[in-house]
Amino acid sequence: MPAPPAPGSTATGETAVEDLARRRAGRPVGGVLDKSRITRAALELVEKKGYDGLTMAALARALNVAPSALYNHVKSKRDVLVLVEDHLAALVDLSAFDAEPWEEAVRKWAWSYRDVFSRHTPLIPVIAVLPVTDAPQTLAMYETVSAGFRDAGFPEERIVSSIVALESFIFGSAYDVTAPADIFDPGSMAEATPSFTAAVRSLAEQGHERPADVAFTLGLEALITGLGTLRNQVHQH
Amino acid sequence: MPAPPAPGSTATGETAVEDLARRRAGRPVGGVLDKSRITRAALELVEKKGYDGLTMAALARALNVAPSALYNHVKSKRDVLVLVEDHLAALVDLSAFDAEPWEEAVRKWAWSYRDVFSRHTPLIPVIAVLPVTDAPQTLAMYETVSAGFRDAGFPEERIVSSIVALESFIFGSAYDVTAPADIFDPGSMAEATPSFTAAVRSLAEQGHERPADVAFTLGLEALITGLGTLRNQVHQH
DNA sequence: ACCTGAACACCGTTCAAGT
DNA sequence: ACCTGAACACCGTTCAAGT
Repeated sequence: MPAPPAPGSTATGETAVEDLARRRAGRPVGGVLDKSRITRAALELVEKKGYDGLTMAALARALNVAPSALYNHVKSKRDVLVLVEDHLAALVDLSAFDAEPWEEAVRKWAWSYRDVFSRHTPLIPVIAVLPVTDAPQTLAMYETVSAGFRDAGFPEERIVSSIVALESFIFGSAYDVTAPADIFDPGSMAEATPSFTAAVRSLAEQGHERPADVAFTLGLEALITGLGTLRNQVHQH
Repeated sequence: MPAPPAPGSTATGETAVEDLARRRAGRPVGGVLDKSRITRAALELVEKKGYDGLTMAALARALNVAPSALYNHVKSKRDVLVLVEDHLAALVDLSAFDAEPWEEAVRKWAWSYRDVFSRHTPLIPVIAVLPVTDAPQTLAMYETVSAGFRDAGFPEERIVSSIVALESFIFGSAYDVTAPADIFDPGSMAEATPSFTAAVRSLAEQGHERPADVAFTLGLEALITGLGTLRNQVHQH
């Protein structure tokens, strides 16, 4: 184990990020920035300050570089968001796909996927239209999930559409997790909306700690049951 | 019918919006701005220039006022988005809820809802967490849909969760409509992702004109069937 | 009450100059 | 190749002054 560097040292790449000394223009020897360091700093910034705090200026500051330096490694802020998204995709739990039945594997995948992105909803508009080529970990997730569907007896031509349907539900549900508790309070309009008001009251009386989880369970189980009927209708082996 | 005003006239409220003459500071007699005019101008701007073109400055320009004048009627840009959202909610097709069976009513509502907001995806993060009190037309939609679920025999305490589940799927699917056609092209990673690549090819070979519609049909029918089983399991009369 | 005009505190991005 | 520093063309929002 090497001795800790003296304060203000610039000798090692590891300490470059924390180095507070001003750097002159020109290419530094250590390699100050790369995509991995940008991703980690962006993620830390988001955890500390939220997505409003993720600005190119703040990101550069966290990495101790000028904002313009970032553009040697990403071509836009959207690229930074893609890096973060792909990092998060690797956190989604796929373990059940080679250990448990299809229903349970989809269930665990879907809950994990929703939970991860419910803390990162500003990424959803990005993921939803992101070509998989730009996100290798996300693509790796699709490979595992596709193989699980194929092995469960899904007809090949329905696999992508089934995954997309589940994913659409997951993205929408991730937003729902972040909704305020009183989102459905009809307020002064209660008398004008008797059916809705009664339904909202009736749900509230159930006293569920997390109403978003009730809706997610309802929809997810319906999708698992409904999509499950596609299995082995054409494809047999 | 009054004679048309002379060019540059500021005599009537009707011509105030189009009036290109400079207005001095102070309160104008006609009432230049209100929420309805702001909503209409915002919607026109979005249709012409997209959501990138919807800035407070551009909106003010379209209404021939200074940007700061808008803040006498809305307290933030988000308020403008809420006005637009609530206007669009009134366009969602609810007609089948008092004319057709529950399944068909939900089907028409869901397709219409998805179609409207697929052209306005930047509103989805706003709607998804928007208290219904702030959006009367959106609340009116929930009232009609809730009544439809109640009349179809849904247990009262499951109505809101069922609607939320459907809505989550609809929001996610609205994004999917806007995805690029080659979103799932694995590119140079094709060999590393054989199951996914085969599934993508197999879907492509089907030659569907709109793949997003295939996924939407699959998920929606699964949800309608699955949620439909909740009917008359508890509630009887 | 509700407008104008000026100002504020930011944004993301570009680019010449430097090593 | 990859950094700095300055500049650009915007943002949303606030507020004093005006009628």
